[in-house]
Amino acid sequence: MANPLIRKLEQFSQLPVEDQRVLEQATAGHIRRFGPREDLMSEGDEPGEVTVVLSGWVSRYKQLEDGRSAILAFLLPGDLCNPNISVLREMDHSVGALTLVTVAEISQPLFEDLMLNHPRISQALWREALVSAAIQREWTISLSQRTAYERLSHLLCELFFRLRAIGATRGRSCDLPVTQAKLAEATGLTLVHLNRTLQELRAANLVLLKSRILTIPNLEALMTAALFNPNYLHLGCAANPPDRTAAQLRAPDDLRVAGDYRASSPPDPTDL
Amino acid sequence: MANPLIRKLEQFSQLPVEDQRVLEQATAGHIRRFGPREDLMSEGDEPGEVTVVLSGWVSRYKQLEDGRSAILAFLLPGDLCNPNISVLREMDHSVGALTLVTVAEISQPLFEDLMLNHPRISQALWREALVSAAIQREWTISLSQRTAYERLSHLLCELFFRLRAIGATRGRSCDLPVTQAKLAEATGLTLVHLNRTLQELRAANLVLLKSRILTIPNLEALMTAALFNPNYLHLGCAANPPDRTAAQLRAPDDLRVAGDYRASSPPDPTDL
DNA sequence: CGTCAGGTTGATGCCATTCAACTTAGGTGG
DNA sequence: CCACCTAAGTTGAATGGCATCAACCTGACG
Repeated sequence: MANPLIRKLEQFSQLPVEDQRVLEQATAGHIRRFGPREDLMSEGDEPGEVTVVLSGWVSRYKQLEDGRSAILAFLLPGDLCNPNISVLREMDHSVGALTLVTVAEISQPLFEDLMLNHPRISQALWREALVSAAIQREWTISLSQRTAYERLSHLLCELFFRLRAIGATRGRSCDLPVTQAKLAEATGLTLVHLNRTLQELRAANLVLLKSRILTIPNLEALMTAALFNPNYLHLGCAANPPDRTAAQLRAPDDLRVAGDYRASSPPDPTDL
Repeated sequence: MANPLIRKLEQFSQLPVEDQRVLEQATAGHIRRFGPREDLMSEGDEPGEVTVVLSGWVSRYKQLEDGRSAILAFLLPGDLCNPNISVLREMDHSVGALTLVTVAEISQPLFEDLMLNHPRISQALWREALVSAAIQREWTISLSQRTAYERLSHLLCELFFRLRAIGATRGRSCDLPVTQAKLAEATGLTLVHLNRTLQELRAANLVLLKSRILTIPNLEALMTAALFNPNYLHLGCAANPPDRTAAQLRAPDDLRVAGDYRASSPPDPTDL
């Protein structure tokens, strides 16, 4: 399997082989693992290595002084936990593992070298940062304007699109290795209300979610329910070329967005 | 008055004179003005110049297909509307003037030159982007966890801190040239409820807001009410050195954060 | 003096919270 | 193999924060 960071940074445009090599090397050094509730870093931490998720799910979260807390983002393989953190004095939020997680740590000097001497990488890192910001804005508008029903639909759409872009979906299904409690923290709902909302989505036949597997029978319908417009993810039309070859079973990602021409086949969480 | 962009980028660390000169030049070229409800750019626009706010207030906002819309950020003098937009294919949100606004437009090639050949500027732009992202995260947590009362308090705290960092406060007062409707859009409340919440804040003597002038009699009290922790703004201890000399009337900014030793003097929106 | 944007107030209803209990599934040890 | 335990998920009933709808007030301005 391709290096998740390279795959991610190449989502928009291919990198020179030389740059790929450099990235490969940069992420080969310090590999670390974390268990489900472990923190990768905490609010107040001073700048250290730049951390890249290689496998597993990670959450960006923040706690208020009185104990309330919220998940601010889900980080998937290829995502950076703290890009360019060294230009700030300290972390203003925390990052925690949701599942078993593998990360690569890139030392500060090495990362600076990437930024200064590899313009294509630097550009790709900027793009990555801008897309993260766009996602954060979309969460803001979700919390501000969308109802619980729309909000949950929207989150599931987003995750499905992002997972598909990194080749982590199987047909209309994907892993969703988080509890309802975490989804509640991310959507700003209480656990109880999230559960009820999820059941509404099930009743409307928009999602199937069981034993950590999410299936979306009709993506277009879910997108409509969520008022989901994938533009903000800036996936580009060349999304995910690297493993296209190994995925001939699947329809081209771009086409599958629009049509549910496979709707006649039953939900098959196990295909591929 | 110093160039707002330079002042902004120097918030954390001074720039070499050479870099200052380059920035001065970059922002001297295309100056444009916009009236209150005009859009500086719209969702779907293709990458163009990078726009820097020189004076006035600007909002980042986004609309859903059915008409609902939300303000995602307030942009103040020195802020960039679309940093590095060229690495994306199109704008995923809109930017509109809230007041009379002056901006400088930096052409794409020029901006790329800044990024590639002026590492200190590039670094400062990264910092600016990371702080913007941090602000967006804080809005997310506000919408997700804070009550209307806390949320409005928090927004006012943030704006006051940011305005003070660019030398746009007068004692305990600052301009707040936006309608309650805009504050409602930014906090995710209805206009009616925002109005009531504002009156609660007035009743608690935490804010005075009249004819577009905001006065915060006791900043610490407001911060407590908002659960406001300014860390996420990454202002640094050297915040705002440029115009310190011209502002001897005012107490040093850093000190004024903590104490309200001037509490005995009446609110004076007109001092300085 | 009419008009209009911005601000204020009251009455009513609903979406989401809160509290509390119950179920289910997986794991562990006797 | 059952007893027990815990995390995760589900359900019911009551409460409340905020939205909604609808007036009304105020000051600026031509």
